[in-house]
Amino acid sequence: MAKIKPGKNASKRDLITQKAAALFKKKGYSSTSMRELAETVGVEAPSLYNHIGSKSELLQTICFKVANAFTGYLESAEAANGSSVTKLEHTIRFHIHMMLQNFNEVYVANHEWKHLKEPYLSNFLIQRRSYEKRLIGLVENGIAAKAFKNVNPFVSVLTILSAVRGLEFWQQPKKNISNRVLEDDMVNHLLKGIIK
Amino acid sequence: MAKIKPGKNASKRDLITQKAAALFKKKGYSSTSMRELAETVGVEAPSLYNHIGSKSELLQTICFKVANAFTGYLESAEAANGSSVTKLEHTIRFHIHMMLQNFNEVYVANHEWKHLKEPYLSNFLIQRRSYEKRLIGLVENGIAAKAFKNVNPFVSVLTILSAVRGLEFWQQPKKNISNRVLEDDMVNHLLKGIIK
DNA sequence: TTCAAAAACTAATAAGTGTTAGTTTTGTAA
DNA sequence: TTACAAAACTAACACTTATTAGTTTTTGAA
Repeated sequence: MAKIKPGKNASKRDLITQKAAALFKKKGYSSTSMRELAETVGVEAPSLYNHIGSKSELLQTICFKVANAFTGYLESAEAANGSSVTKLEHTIRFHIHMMLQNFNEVYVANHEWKHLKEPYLSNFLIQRRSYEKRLIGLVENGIAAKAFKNVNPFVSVLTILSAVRGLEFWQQPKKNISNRVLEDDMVNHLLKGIIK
Repeated sequence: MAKIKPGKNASKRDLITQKAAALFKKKGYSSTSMRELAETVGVEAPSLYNHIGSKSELLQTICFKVANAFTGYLESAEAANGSSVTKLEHTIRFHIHMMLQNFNEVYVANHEWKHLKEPYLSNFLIQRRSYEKRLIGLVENGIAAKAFKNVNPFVSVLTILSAVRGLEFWQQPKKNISNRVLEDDMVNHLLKGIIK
């Protein structure tokens, strides 16, 4: 039987990926060396290759884990009952939760995707574009149902996604404002901008 | 007399800085090599050093040019006459203009500042923090004057700055929506979220 | 205790990095 | 045309990079 490995029961590969996300966020993908990553894992650099395929594979794993999480949630939200307003609000809240709970991974997916190699780079961008289009569709539905103002759906989605993404500036000082207040204030600010 | 140098009358140093901004944006600071930069300038790598001091000096120039532009505008906006609402709106519009007109530089300042060396890194962060605080002060004034809702000023400023920053996702496809519509829609969306 | 597989190690490689030294070419004022 | 400075060039250095090869250690079931 396997002993208690790293931390809990996560595989060493998962541990390496997690440490990589933290380093990629802190220093950027290109400025993070495998030797440095190995050191935080507590091992020599070549030993990493007993568990992973390559440095760029680590980036792929991180980016697509995040992308799939968002895509998966949106699919379930679309299929659920409820108004466009509700669906949009839930999706915004999901974005905020992801930012707060998977900070490193989401940050890396947002900032370091450009270092993905083909065909992963193209796939990632296609998936992201498709996600944005479906979100725009949600806003268009809300406008058609006269729940939203007659705004430009593209601009609205851009504004919302960007504002939520900005939570990355947040976590660093850990201000004395609760996540709950933060989330509600932000959802309010963003929805008030488009709801009739 | 000097012949017609690069493009207009810009110094070669400025040309190099401009090309560097484009490359830093496209590939990231660390992944951009001096040989690559030299090639886009049309010269061998060591020749660059007749005009610049170092690679990191290029990043410093770009980042502080942007930071100083924002700081300078905010100072003049604070000194001007007008309500907090007007000042905030003008500042948002200035951000949008900067994004649309100095795309590469602003992008680099937003994304690659972490590769600045000390003491420039600290100075940059201090300057940015100070900027945010003054913007928060603007919102607090608006709340005190009962022009704004009783929102959390920190969250509001974060939301606004992030939303405007998101314009970086915009320019790439050059959608068939005019900059004017974009600007007005975004200003509207953001101000409606906090104005009483 | 035995033994095989997993995973660590050391050593090395080929490629790429920013930058300097030293030299040649270019441009322009006298 | 001469002469000097600006700016280009080639060659090279000292370092770092991700990764592979080959070997030794560790692990855990039999």
